[in-house]
Amino acid sequence: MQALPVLQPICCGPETPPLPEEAREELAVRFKALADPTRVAIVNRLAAADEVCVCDLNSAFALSQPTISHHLKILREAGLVESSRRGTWAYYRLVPEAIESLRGALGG
Amino acid sequence: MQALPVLQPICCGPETPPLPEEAREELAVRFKALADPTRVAIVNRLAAADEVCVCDLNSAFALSQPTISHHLKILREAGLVESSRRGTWAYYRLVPEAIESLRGALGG
DNA sequence: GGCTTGCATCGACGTCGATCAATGTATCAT
DNA sequence: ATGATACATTGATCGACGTCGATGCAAGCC
Repeated sequence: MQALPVLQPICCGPETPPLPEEAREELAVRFKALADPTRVAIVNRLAAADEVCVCDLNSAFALSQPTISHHLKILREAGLVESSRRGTWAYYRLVPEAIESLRGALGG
Repeated sequence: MQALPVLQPICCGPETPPLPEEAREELAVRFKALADPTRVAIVNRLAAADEVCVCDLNSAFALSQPTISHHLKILREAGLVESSRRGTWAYYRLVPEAIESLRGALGG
């Protein structure tokens, strides 16, 4: 995905072409992934370390393990994080390009 | 509001202080305001012009007038846009600082 | 083999959100 | 005043979302 010019489009004529339907959905999905306090906190934790074990997240939040797993799935499907299993444990990390894409959409 | 360091916090020690509950809520509310395709498109239109009349938005989307008004209310309460009435018409514009705050939270 | 641990998935429940028709409230024109 | 226009608010409907307990499924240990 490319960074989409939601704000500060290159040109500001009186009849700017409307944002295509597909682009609206795409951006909404990603913003929606950050539209929950728990997921914001998870992303914050992931930003503070290169990799975080799910077990750490489970103990860091006062939520059930399935709930954390649910939030991670949403972040995964939005492309904001990715995971890899090593042995019994699963490790999650941010996808910097996805974050950068959102940043770019907010006025690059 | 200050830009909150969700990503790339200044320091990345093994025990980074968790994002305070209040900050999570604050950010989630603002991201939630962008978590809908219609609102993304509205913000995009507002970014393309200094001011936009509600009547323009009503005719630009295939949605009822109350629905547009609803979306504008959500954006207003999130602090992303502000409005002013001149005569019969209401004009909406972006609040650049709010957008910048989100941008900052995504890795300033 | 059995047993435990770490994580994902499923099913259910309550709440929230998007949408519309109907109504309310100004403002302007006649 | 009467009517028309522009926008906001209300009430209702229906689907989406956050949460949990229960279950499934691997991997590691006895």
